[in-house]
Amino acid sequence: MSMLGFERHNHARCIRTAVDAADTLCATRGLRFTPLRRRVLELIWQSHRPVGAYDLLDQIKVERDGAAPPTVYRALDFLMENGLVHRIESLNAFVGCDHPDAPHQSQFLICTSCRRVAELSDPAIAQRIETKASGAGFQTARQTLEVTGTCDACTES
Amino acid sequence: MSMLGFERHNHARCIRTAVDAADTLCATRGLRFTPLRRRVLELIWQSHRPVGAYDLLDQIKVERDGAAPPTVYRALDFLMENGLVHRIESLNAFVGCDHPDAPHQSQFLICTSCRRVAELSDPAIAQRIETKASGAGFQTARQTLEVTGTCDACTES
DNA sequence: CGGTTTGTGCTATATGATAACGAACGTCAT
DNA sequence: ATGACGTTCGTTATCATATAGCACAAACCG
Repeated sequence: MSMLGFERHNHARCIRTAVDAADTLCATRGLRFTPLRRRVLELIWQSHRPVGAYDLLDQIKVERDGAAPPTVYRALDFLMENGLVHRIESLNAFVGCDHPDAPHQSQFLICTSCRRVAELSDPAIAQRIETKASGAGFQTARQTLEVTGTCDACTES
Repeated sequence: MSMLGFERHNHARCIRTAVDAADTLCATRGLRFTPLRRRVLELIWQSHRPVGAYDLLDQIKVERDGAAPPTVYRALDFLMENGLVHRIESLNAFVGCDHPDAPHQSQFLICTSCRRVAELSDPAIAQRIETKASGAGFQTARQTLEVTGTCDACTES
Protein backbone atom coordinates (compact mmCIF):
# COMPACT_ATOMS: atom_id res chain seq x y z
CA MET A 1 0.00 0.00 0.00
CA SER A 2 1.48 3.24 -1.06
CA MET A 3 1.55 6.36 0.99
CA LEU A 4 -0.68 8.05 -1.48
CA GLY A 5 -3.28 5.38 -0.97
CA PHE A 6 -4.47 5.57 -4.54
CA GLU A 7 -4.40 1.87 -5.37
CA ARG A 8 -7.76 0.78 -4.26
CA HIS A 9 -9.87 3.76 -3.63
CA ASN A 10 -13.14 4.12 -5.39
CA HIS A 11 -12.41 7.12 -7.47
CA ALA A 12 -15.90 7.80 -8.75
CA ARG A 13 -16.91 8.07 -5.14
CA CYS A 14 -13.90 10.21 -4.44
CA ILE A 15 -15.01 12.73 -7.04
CA ARG A 16 -18.59 12.69 -5.84
CA THR A 17 -17.51 13.29 -2.27
CA ALA A 18 -15.40 16.26 -3.28
CA VAL A 19 -18.14 17.84 -5.35
CA ASP A 20 -20.74 17.23 -2.68
CA ALA A 21 -18.49 18.86 -0.12
CA ALA A 22 -18.10 21.85 -2.42
CA ASP A 23 -21.83 21.99 -2.87
CA THR A 24 -22.43 22.09 0.85
CA LEU A 25 -19.66 24.57 1.44
CA CYS A 26 -21.02 26.96 -1.18
CA ALA A 27 -24.55 26.64 0.13
CA THR A 28 -23.33 27.41 3.63
CA ARG A 29 -21.40 30.43 2.57
CA GLY A 30 -23.98 31.72 0.13
CA LEU A 31 -21.73 31.24 -2.87
CA ARG A 32 -22.94 30.43 -6.34
CA PHE A 33 -21.73 27.01 -7.33
CA THR A 34 -22.63 27.39 -10.99
CA PRO A 35 -22.65 24.53 -13.51
CA LEU A 36 -19.39 25.78 -14.98
CA ARG A 37 -17.64 25.90 -11.64
CA ARG A 38 -19.00 22.54 -10.69
CA ARG A 39 -17.85 21.04 -13.95
CA VAL A 40 -14.34 22.45 -13.64
CA LEU A 41 -14.09 21.01 -10.16
CA GLU A 42 -15.26 17.61 -11.41
CA LEU A 43 -12.68 17.68 -14.16
CA ILE A 44 -9.93 18.55 -11.72
CA TRP A 45 -10.95 15.62 -9.57
CA GLN A 46 -10.80 13.15 -12.44
CA SER A 47 -7.35 12.30 -11.17
CA HIS A 48 -5.06 13.10 -8.30
CA ARG A 49 -2.67 14.62 -10.75
CA PRO A 50 -2.36 18.35 -11.16
CA VAL A 51 -4.17 19.56 -14.26
CA GLY A 52 -3.18 22.49 -16.42
CA ALA A 53 -5.67 25.24 -17.17
CA TYR A 54 -5.47 24.53 -20.87
CA ASP A 55 -6.11 20.82 -20.38
CA LEU A 56 -9.26 21.81 -18.56
CA LEU A 57 -10.10 24.24 -21.32
CA ASP A 58 -9.79 21.54 -23.97
CA GLN A 59 -12.30 19.42 -22.08
CA ILE A 60 -14.65 22.27 -21.36
CA LYS A 61 -14.64 23.30 -25.01
CA VAL A 62 -16.17 19.98 -25.99
CA GLU A 63 -19.20 20.67 -23.88
CA ARG A 64 -19.40 24.40 -23.99
CA ASP A 65 -19.16 26.16 -27.28
CA GLY A 66 -16.91 29.17 -27.35
CA ALA A 67 -15.14 28.45 -24.09
CA ALA A 68 -11.95 30.44 -23.88
CA PRO A 69 -9.12 30.84 -21.38
CA PRO A 70 -11.05 33.25 -19.17
CA THR A 71 -13.83 30.70 -18.90
CA VAL A 72 -11.62 28.30 -17.05
CA TYR A 73 -9.39 30.80 -15.27
CA ARG A 74 -12.38 32.51 -13.73
CA ALA A 75 -13.74 29.24 -12.48
CA LEU A 76 -10.31 28.35 -11.12
CA ASP A 77 -10.08 31.71 -9.36
CA PHE A 78 -13.39 31.07 -7.68
CA LEU A 79 -12.41 27.57 -6.63
CA MET A 80 -9.06 28.73 -5.29
CA GLU A 81 -10.48 31.69 -3.41
CA ASN A 82 -12.77 29.33 -1.62
CA GLY A 83 -10.16 26.71 -0.90
CA LEU A 84 -11.66 24.07 -3.17
CA VAL A 85 -8.57 23.70 -5.30
CA HIS A 86 -4.91 24.44 -4.82
CA ARG A 87 -2.46 25.75 -7.30
CA ILE A 88 0.81 23.87 -7.61
CA GLU A 89 3.20 26.69 -8.34
CA SER A 90 6.07 24.58 -9.56
CA LEU A 91 3.85 23.02 -12.20
CA ASN A 92 1.47 25.84 -13.07
CA ALA A 93 -1.30 23.38 -12.46
CA PHE A 94 -4.20 22.70 -10.16
CA VAL A 95 -5.37 19.95 -7.81
CA GLY A 96 -8.49 19.46 -5.78
CA CYS A 97 -8.30 20.16 -2.08
CA ASP A 98 -8.78 17.20 0.23
CA HIS A 99 -10.45 19.07 3.06
CA PRO A 100 -11.78 22.44 1.93
CA ASP A 101 -13.88 22.91 5.06
CA ALA A 102 -11.20 24.10 7.42
CA PRO A 103 -8.65 26.75 6.57
CA HIS A 104 -5.21 25.21 6.54
CA GLN A 105 -1.69 25.47 5.26
CA SER A 106 -0.91 22.71 2.84
CA GLN A 107 2.23 20.94 1.86
CA PHE A 108 2.43 18.95 -1.32
CA LEU A 109 4.35 15.82 -2.21
CA ILE A 110 4.71 15.68 -5.96
CA CYS A 111 5.88 12.45 -7.55
CA THR A 112 7.85 13.14 -10.71
CA SER A 113 7.35 9.57 -11.84
CA CYS A 114 3.58 9.05 -11.67
CA ARG A 115 2.88 12.77 -11.38
CA ARG A 116 0.45 12.28 -8.55
CA VAL A 117 0.26 14.74 -5.74
CA ALA A 118 -0.52 14.13 -2.09
CA GLU A 119 -1.60 16.96 0.12
CA LEU A 120 -0.27 17.06 3.65
CA SER A 121 -1.35 19.47 6.28
CA ASP A 122 1.19 19.33 9.05
CA PRO A 123 0.57 22.20 11.45
CA ALA A 124 3.95 21.63 13.09
CA ILE A 125 5.80 22.37 9.86
CA ALA A 126 3.59 25.35 9.12
CA GLN A 127 4.11 26.62 12.65
CA ARG A 128 7.85 26.23 12.45
CA ILE A 129 7.99 28.18 9.22
CA GLU A 130 5.74 30.84 10.65
CA THR A 131 7.94 31.17 13.70
CA LYS A 132 11.05 31.50 11.62
CA ALA A 133 9.46 34.09 9.37
CA SER A 134 8.08 36.21 12.16
CA GLY A 135 11.42 35.97 13.93
CA ALA A 136 12.80 37.71 10.87
CA GLY A 137 10.15 40.41 11.19
CA PHE A 138 8.13 39.00 8.36
CA GLN A 139 4.34 38.83 8.41
CA THR A 140 3.27 35.68 6.67
CA ALA A 141 0.30 35.78 4.36
CA ARG A 142 0.72 32.46 2.66
CA GLN A 143 3.07 29.49 2.63
CA THR A 144 3.88 27.54 -0.49
CA LEU A 145 5.59 24.26 0.20
CA GLU A 146 6.09 21.78 -2.60
CA VAL A 147 8.27 18.72 -2.32
CA THR A 148 9.16 16.93 -5.51
CA GLY A 149 10.51 13.42 -5.53
CA THR A 150 9.34 9.84 -5.85
CA CYS A 151 6.39 8.29 -4.06
CA ASP A 152 6.76 4.86 -2.53
CA ALA A 153 4.64 3.13 -5.15
CA CYS A 154 7.04 4.38 -7.80
CA THR A 155 10.12 3.63 -5.72
CA GLU A 156 9.02 0.02 -5.27
CA SER A 157 8.43 -0.63 -8.92
CA MET B 1 16.81 48.15 10.61
CA SER B 2 14.80 45.73 8.61
CA MET B 3 15.21 42.02 8.63
CA LEU B 4 16.20 42.08 5.03
CA GLY B 5 19.06 44.41 5.84
CA PHE B 6 18.77 46.19 2.54
CA GLU B 7 18.73 49.74 3.83
CA ARG B 8 22.35 50.49 4.08
CA HIS B 9 24.25 47.88 2.29
CA ASN B 10 26.64 48.86 -0.43
CA HIS B 11 24.91 47.32 -3.33
CA ALA B 12 27.62 47.81 -5.92
CA ARG B 13 29.82 45.83 -3.63
CA CYS B 14 27.10 43.28 -3.14
CA ILE B 15 26.94 42.65 -6.87
CA ARG B 16 30.68 42.47 -7.20
CA THR B 17 30.93 39.97 -4.37
CA ALA B 18 28.35 37.75 -5.96
CA VAL B 19 29.97 37.83 -9.37
CA ASP B 20 33.41 37.25 -7.94
CA ALA B 21 32.13 34.28 -6.00
CA ALA B 22 30.64 32.90 -9.20
CA ASP B 23 33.91 33.44 -10.96
CA THR B 24 35.82 31.50 -8.35
CA LEU B 25 33.24 28.78 -8.22
CA CYS B 26 33.30 28.29 -11.97
CA ALA B 27 37.08 28.29 -12.07
CA THR B 28 37.17 25.68 -9.33
CA ARG B 29 34.68 23.44 -11.05
CA GLY B 30 36.08 23.94 -14.52
CA LEU B 31 32.93 25.63 -15.78
CA ARG B 32 32.87 28.27 -18.45
CA PHE B 33 31.70 31.53 -16.99
CA THR B 34 31.17 33.23 -20.33
CA PRO B 35 30.52 36.96 -20.79
CA LEU B 36 26.85 36.28 -21.39
CA ARG B 37 26.45 34.21 -18.25
CA ARG B 38 28.37 36.74 -16.25
CA ARG B 39 26.24 39.56 -17.56
CA VAL B 40 22.99 37.79 -16.81
CA LEU B 41 24.17 37.15 -13.29
CA GLU B 42 25.11 40.80 -12.89
CA LEU B 43 21.70 41.87 -14.11
CA ILE B 44 19.96 39.55 -11.70
CA TRP B 45 21.98 41.04 -8.87
CA GLN B 46 21.01 44.60 -9.76
CA SER B 47 18.37 44.24 -7.09
CA HIS B 48 17.21 41.80 -4.48
CA ARG B 49 13.97 41.49 -6.30
CA PRO B 50 13.17 38.52 -8.46
CA VAL B 51 13.61 39.32 -12.14
CA GLY B 52 11.63 37.84 -14.98
CA ALA B 53 13.40 36.22 -17.88
CA TYR B 54 11.93 38.73 -20.29
CA ASP B 55 13.07 41.68 -18.19
CA LEU B 56 16.55 40.27 -18.44
CA LEU B 57 16.08 39.76 -22.13
CA ASP B 58 15.08 43.38 -22.65
CA GLN B 59 18.28 44.49 -20.99
CA ILE B 60 20.46 41.98 -22.79
CA LYS B 61 19.00 43.01 -26.12
CA VAL B 62 20.37 46.51 -25.70
CA GLU B 63 23.88 45.19 -25.51
CA ARG B 64 23.69 42.11 -27.61
CA ASP B 65 22.14 42.32 -31.00
CA GLY B 66 19.70 39.56 -31.82
CA ALA B 67 19.33 38.27 -28.32
CA ALA B 68 16.25 36.08 -28.05
CA PRO B 69 14.52 34.11 -25.32
CA PRO B 70 16.90 31.14 -25.57
CA THR B 71 19.80 33.50 -25.02
CA VAL B 72 18.67 34.29 -21.54
CA TYR B 73 17.01 30.98 -20.69
CA ARG B 74 20.19 29.10 -21.46
CA ALA B 75 22.21 31.39 -19.26
CA LEU B 76 19.62 30.99 -16.51
CA ASP B 77 19.74 27.22 -16.84
CA PHE B 78 23.47 27.28 -16.40
CA LEU B 79 23.27 29.56 -13.40
CA MET B 80 20.57 27.48 -11.77
CA GLU B 81 22.29 24.16 -12.39
CA ASN B 82 25.27 25.52 -10.58
CA GLY B 83 23.36 27.04 -7.73
CA LEU B 84 24.17 30.63 -8.63
CA VAL B 85 20.58 31.69 -8.96
CA HIS B 86 17.28 30.39 -7.66
CA ARG B 87 13.97 30.30 -9.38
CA ILE B 88 10.99 31.65 -7.47
CA GLU B 89 8.25 29.35 -8.62
CA SER B 90 5.35 31.44 -7.44
CA LEU B 91 6.59 34.40 -9.46
CA ASN B 92 8.21 32.74 -12.47
CA ALA B 93 11.25 34.82 -11.71
CA PHE B 94 14.83 34.55 -10.61
CA VAL B 95 17.02 35.80 -7.78
CA GLY B 96 20.71 35.52 -7.08
CA CYS B 97 21.84 32.99 -4.52
CA ASP B 98 23.42 34.35 -1.36
CA HIS B 99 25.81 31.50 -0.77
CA PRO B 100 26.31 29.39 -3.86
CA ASP B 101 29.33 27.62 -2.46
CA ALA B 102 27.60 25.08 -0.30
CA PRO B 103 24.66 22.98 -1.42
CA HIS B 104 21.61 23.90 0.61
CA GLN B 105 17.85 23.92 0.79
CA SER B 106 16.51 27.43 0.61
CA GLN B 107 13.41 29.07 1.91
CA PHE B 108 12.26 32.39 0.56
CA LEU B 109 10.48 35.28 2.19
CA ILE B 110 8.78 37.29 -0.50
CA CYS B 111 7.44 40.72 0.38
CA THR B 112 4.39 41.54 -1.69
CA SER B 113 4.79 45.22 -0.91
CA CYS B 114 8.40 46.00 -1.89
CA ARG B 115 8.77 42.77 -3.84
CA ARG B 116 12.10 41.99 -2.27
CA VAL B 117 13.07 38.47 -1.44
CA ALA B 118 15.20 37.20 1.41
CA GLU B 119 16.73 33.77 1.26
CA LEU B 120 16.77 31.71 4.41
CA SER B 121 18.48 28.43 4.81
CA ASP B 122 17.16 26.80 7.91
CA PRO B 123 18.31 23.20 8.05
CA ALA B 124 15.85 22.45 10.85
CA ILE B 125 12.89 23.29 8.65
CA ALA B 126 14.32 21.39 5.73
CA GLN B 127 15.01 18.43 7.99
CA ARG B 128 11.54 18.46 9.42
CA ILE B 129 10.00 18.47 5.96
CA GLU B 130 12.31 15.71 4.86
CA THR B 131 11.36 13.59 7.87
CA LYS B 132 7.68 14.07 7.24
CA ALA B 133 8.04 13.21 3.58
CA SER B 134 10.12 10.11 4.14
CA GLY B 135 7.71 9.04 6.86
CA ALA B 136 5.11 9.01 4.10
CA GLY B 137 7.38 6.83 1.97
CA PHE B 138 8.36 9.70 -0.22
CA GLN B 139 11.90 10.21 -1.49
CA THR B 140 12.60 13.90 -1.62
CA ALA B 141 14.49 15.33 -4.53
CA ARG B 142 13.82 18.98 -3.99
CA GLN B 143 11.98 21.29 -1.65
CA THR B 144 10.31 24.49 -2.73
CA LEU B 145 9.35 26.74 0.13
CA GLU B 146 8.12 30.23 -0.57
CA VAL B 147 6.51 32.42 2.04
CA THR B 148 4.69 35.51 0.84
CA GLY B 149 3.80 38.34 3.14
CA THR B 150 5.12 41.68 4.31
CA CYS B 151 8.65 42.41 5.41
CA ASP B 152 9.22 44.48 8.50
CA ALA B 153 10.39 47.55 6.60
CA CYS B 154 7.06 47.59 4.78
CA THR B 155 5.08 46.80 7.91
CA GLU B 156 6.62 49.75 9.72
CA SER B 157 5.89 52.25 7.02
C1' DC C 1 -40.86 45.12 -11.21
C1' DG C 2 -36.36 47.69 -11.67
C1' DG C 3 -31.70 48.54 -10.17
C1' DT C 4 -27.50 46.34 -8.78
C1' DT C 5 -24.25 42.79 -8.50
C1' DT C 6 -22.23 38.75 -10.22
C1' DG C 7 -21.15 35.59 -13.76
C1' DT C 8 -20.18 34.48 -18.62
C1' DG C 9 -19.05 35.12 -23.78
C1' DC C 10 -15.83 36.82 -26.65
C1' DT C 11 -11.76 39.01 -28.74
C1' DA C 12 -7.39 40.41 -28.19
C1' DT C 13 -3.05 40.48 -26.12
C1' DA C 14 0.48 39.95 -22.58
C1' DT C 15 3.83 36.96 -20.47
C1' DG C 16 6.68 32.86 -19.91
C1' DA C 17 9.26 28.90 -22.03
C1' DT C 18 11.05 25.46 -25.43
C1' DA C 19 12.23 23.00 -29.99
C1' DA C 20 15.36 22.50 -33.62
C1' DC C 21 19.29 23.35 -36.38
C1' DG C 22 23.49 25.25 -37.84
C1' DA C 23 27.52 28.24 -37.10
C1' DA C 24 31.16 29.72 -34.02
C1' DC C 25 34.20 28.79 -30.43
C1' DG C 26 37.14 26.06 -26.89
C1' DT C 27 39.68 22.18 -25.70
C1' DC C 28 42.72 18.83 -26.32
C1' DA C 29 45.19 14.90 -28.37
C1' DT C 30 47.97 14.18 -31.98
C1' DA D 1 49.35 23.82 -36.08
C1' DT D 2 45.41 20.65 -37.30
C1' DG D 3 41.49 18.41 -36.97
C1' DA D 4 37.96 16.08 -34.19
C1' DC D 5 34.84 16.69 -30.61
C1' DG D 6 31.85 18.87 -27.34
C1' DT D 7 29.89 23.21 -25.77
C1' DT D 8 27.95 27.67 -26.45
C1' DC D 9 25.43 30.82 -29.01
C1' DG D 10 22.43 32.89 -32.97
C1' DT D 11 18.18 32.50 -35.16
C1' DT D 12 13.53 31.33 -36.26
C1' DA D 13 9.48 29.38 -35.03
C1' DT D 14 6.25 27.76 -31.96
C1' DC D 15 4.15 26.36 -27.74
C1' DA D 16 2.23 27.23 -23.04
C1' DT D 17 0.32 30.05 -19.48
C1' DA D 18 -2.40 34.06 -18.03
C1' DT D 19 -4.91 38.54 -18.14
C1' DA D 20 -7.41 42.89 -19.93
C1' DG D 21 -11.55 44.87 -21.31
C1' DC D 22 -16.10 45.21 -22.71
C1' DA D 23 -20.80 43.66 -23.67
C1' DC D 24 -24.56 40.75 -22.44
C1' DA D 25 -27.19 37.73 -19.38
C1' DA D 26 -28.58 35.73 -15.08
C1' DA D 27 -29.33 35.98 -10.29
C1' DC D 28 -30.32 38.69 -6.25
C1' DC D 29 -32.65 42.13 -3.54
C1' DG D 30 -35.33 45.84 -2.46
